[in-house]
Amino acid sequence: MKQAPQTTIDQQIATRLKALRQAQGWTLDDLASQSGISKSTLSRLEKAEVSPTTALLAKLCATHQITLSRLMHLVEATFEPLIRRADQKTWKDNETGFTRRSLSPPTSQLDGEVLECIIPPDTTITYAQPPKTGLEHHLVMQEGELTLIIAGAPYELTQGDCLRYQLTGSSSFQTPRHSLARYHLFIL
Amino acid sequence: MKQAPQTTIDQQIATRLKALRQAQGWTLDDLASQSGISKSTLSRLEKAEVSPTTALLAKLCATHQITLSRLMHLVEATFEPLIRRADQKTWKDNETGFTRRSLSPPTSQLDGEVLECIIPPDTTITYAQPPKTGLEHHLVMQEGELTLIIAGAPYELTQGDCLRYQLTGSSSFQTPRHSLARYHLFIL
DNA sequence: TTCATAAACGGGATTTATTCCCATATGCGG
DNA sequence: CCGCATATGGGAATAAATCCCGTTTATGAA
Repeated sequence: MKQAPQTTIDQQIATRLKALRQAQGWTLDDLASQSGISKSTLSRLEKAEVSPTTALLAKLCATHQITLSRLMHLVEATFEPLIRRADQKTWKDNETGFTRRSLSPPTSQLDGEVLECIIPPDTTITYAQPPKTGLEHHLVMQEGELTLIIAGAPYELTQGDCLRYQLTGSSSFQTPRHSLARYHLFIL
Repeated sequence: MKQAPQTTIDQQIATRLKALRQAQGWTLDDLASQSGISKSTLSRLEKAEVSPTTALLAKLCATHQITLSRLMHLVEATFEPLIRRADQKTWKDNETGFTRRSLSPPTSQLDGEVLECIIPPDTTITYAQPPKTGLEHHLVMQEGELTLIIAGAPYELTQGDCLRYQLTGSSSFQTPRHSLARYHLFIL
C-alpha cells in the first residue's frame, strides 16, 4: 500500500491504523463492534482529525493483536535509507551453496525489496510454491548463466538480460556445469 | 495498482476500465453522467458480470479519450517477459554523457521498472522536480562512486551499497573527478 | 424472415461504508 | 474549583457501489 509522506505523528498513526484495519478487510463498523470504539471516533482517528488517547489505542491494539509498543515501533520506524555493502545481511544454504544477500531489506514503509543471489555451478533449486502469490519479480543477470522455469516456460539468461514475471506457481532455477549465476532480484 | 492474474478477456477489460476510471478519480456516477451509460451497467462491467457491447465500449473510450484499439491493446498486451541485453533501449544525454538503459521497461501490467544508469566522472545532474512524486527508488551501486543529495541529505555511495528513498523533492547526482558511477535503479 | 431464448441495458431502490453534526464527558491549566 | 479545549459516542446525512426488475437488443435455429 503506497502512502504519501506524512508529517505529524498522528497522521502516521492514522495511516498505519487504517492499513491494519484494511489488511483484515474490516469496515469501520466491523472494527467498532469488535473494539468497542464508535465508528465515528475511528473515522476521525484514521483521518487524523483527533489525537487518540492511550486508552483508546490500547483497545485498538488489543483487537489487532499487537502490543502498543509494537504499534509505536511501526510508526516511528524510519527505515534506514542507506545500507552499506558490508552491512547487508547474507544467507547461505550450505547444502546447495546458494547465497542470498539482502540489498534492500523489507520495511513496513516500502513496497519493494532488492536481493542479490548467487547460485553455484551445476545446481538446481526448485520452489513448489511462491512465498506469496502474484508478487512481481524483475530479475537482472549480473554474471554467468541461468536457466529458469516459470509456470512451465523455460528461459535461458546470460549477463545483462532481464526477466520479469508474476510468480503464481512453481519456479525452478538451474545453473550449467561450467558457470555460476549471479543476479539481482527486485521483488514487489 | 496491483491486480491478481486474470483469466477471461472480460475480466481483463473490467479491471482496466476500473483503473481508467479511478485514475481520473471518477465515481461510477461521474462516469455515468459523462458517458451516458447507466452506473448499473458500469458497475456490472467493472465486475465482469456482463460482456460489454462494442457500442458501449466505444462510448466509454470516447469519454476516456482513448481509441478502442488502444484499449484493446492495453488489454491484450501481454508484456514481454524476457528482455535481452542487446534489446534494451538506451538513451544518452550527449551534453553530460549520462547513459540510461531500460532493463525492464514500464508496462501497463507491472508496477516496477528497472534502469541501469552510467554517469561519467566529474559530472553533476540535478532534477528540480521528480517526474511523479512519491515514487519509491532502490539504487544499487554497481561500480564507481556517487554522491547524491535527496531532500537535502547527502549520501556517498560506493560499489555494492544500496540506497532507498521516496522521491518527493529535488535530487542531485554527482560523480567525483576520478570515477564514474554505474548503478541499477528500481523504481515503483 | 420469424420466433425463441439469452444476454445487455437503464432506472431506481437497496445495501454498504464513511463522514458529519451535536451533545456529553474528560482531562488540563490557571 | 472553574473554564476551555479536546476526545468520544450516538445517530443522521452523505457517498458510493450493488442489486432488482422490466425493457430492449442481439443471436441462432427453424
